[in-house]
Amino acid sequence: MALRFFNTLSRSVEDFIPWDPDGKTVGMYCCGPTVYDFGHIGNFRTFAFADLVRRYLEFRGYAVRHVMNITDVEDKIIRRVNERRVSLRDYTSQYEKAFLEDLDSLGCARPHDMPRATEHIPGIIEIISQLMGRGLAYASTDGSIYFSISKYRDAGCRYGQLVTLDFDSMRPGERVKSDEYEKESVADFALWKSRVPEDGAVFWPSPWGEGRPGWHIECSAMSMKILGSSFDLHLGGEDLMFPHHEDEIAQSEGTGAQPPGRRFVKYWLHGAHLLVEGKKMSKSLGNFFTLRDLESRGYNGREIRFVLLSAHYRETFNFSFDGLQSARPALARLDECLDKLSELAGSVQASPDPVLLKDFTRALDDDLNVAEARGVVFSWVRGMNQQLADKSLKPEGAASALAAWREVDRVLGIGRAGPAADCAPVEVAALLEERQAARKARDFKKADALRDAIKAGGWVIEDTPHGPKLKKA
RNA sequence: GGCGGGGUAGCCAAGUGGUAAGGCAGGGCUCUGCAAAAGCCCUAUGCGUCGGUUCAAUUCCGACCCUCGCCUCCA
Repeated sequence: MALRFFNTLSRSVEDFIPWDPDGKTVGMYCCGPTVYDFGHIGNFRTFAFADLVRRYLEFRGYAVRHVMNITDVEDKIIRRVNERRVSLRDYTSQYEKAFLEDLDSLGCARPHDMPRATEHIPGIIEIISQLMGRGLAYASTDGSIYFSISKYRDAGCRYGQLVTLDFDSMRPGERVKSDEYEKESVADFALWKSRVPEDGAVFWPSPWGEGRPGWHIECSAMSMKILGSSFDLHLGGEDLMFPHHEDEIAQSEGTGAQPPGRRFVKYWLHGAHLLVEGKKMSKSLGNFFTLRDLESRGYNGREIRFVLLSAHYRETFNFSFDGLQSARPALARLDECLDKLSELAGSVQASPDPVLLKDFTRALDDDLNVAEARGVVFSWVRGMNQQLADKSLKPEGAASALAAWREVDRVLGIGRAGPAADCAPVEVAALLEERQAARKARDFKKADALRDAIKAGGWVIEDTPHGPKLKKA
């Protein structure tokens, strides 16, 4: 079966066939963070989703170029820079750094390119010039440049590829910003915003005067610069479908840079939002969490990743503390099984068990059904445990299972990162030996007291047929 | 008002025109000096409500209820 993705352009699941004639290389762009603050758990659902797409494509043998932009100039950033009287770069770099740490903590592979908007101003200006040259953009009286949707449509292009739009029935309402009053039509959007006093030191020269880029243009400039004018995959949160991605298409295809018969992007994938305890995350509801908030509550990145990858990406996912709690025992069960398999396999090598890989691939080929894939993994764990329990598994079988697991975990990234469990300190190990001696002497009172002492020190004794093991409590 | 998702066990979440994956929680058991840990087993006659189509619907159709989101800040 072929790999299939739901493409927002067609609103249907399609076979994935990259542009590359050899079908090997894939260009993938995901809208990244605006670094005005720490990323929240909803942002990271999208980035974990992008990470899953990238890893799965690699698992399927594609050479992926994964690009994620860093938006480091934008209204909120400018406001805060001026409030705090720091430079733009000083302000954004701290959150950019935090973002990268958070990605690492979640076990997300770093994108191959993470371009910053402020470092692509020339490319942005170039695109705007092209659009001006083709008559698709116009200057307003204050020097801002807008994209004209009506001109774009007059040129035979389609605006409204990702969403069904009916401008007449839309409610422009309160959200129209004051700096967009100069537009010819409400649907038009800013490519270049002319400098205003509130911008402080944040502005760049351009053929149309000093100013800064509009919201959408950076993604067009950076994606086309790195991946070419036409590439395979573009990802983002569902809220970006309109207007952000729609405008990105208009700008990018408006340049006419794409080869004949090719669109700007072949497959658009959108990740659904998450709710927290059934509600939209908001500061006023007190259910707004950054990754760091959760970590300070004692949950680790691995557990959070596990939770973020528990539902299909196109379904709204209800993030709850109940769910987060359940990650730890579930992962412990997985670790336990893998430890036992490792122990049995010893140094034996074997080729990966094809059954696990086949079931796993079938699940993810189907528009990344990660919930199904996890079901496959845990069913496999049960099967392995049964064979371990009735001693029917041979070292070769264990080695084969582990080899398959390693393949699977290249995609899921939920396996324990470090080697086996932490090593207990010598004092604790000494107490354990003492306890063993007491047990041998059938002095159970002393043995139990030692067990309690060890437990107080943060370690749990697990008596097995091969002797006691120490685990961190 | 327009558009689009959802409603599956205590919680989270897959899935299917032929009778419900998986995880957590809960119960039982095995192991054990006793425990713990671990493992195994069990746990929805039911998939929002009401109609319809069908030999058969949770799955298709219609209506309704509830809920979430988008409609130019938003992952």
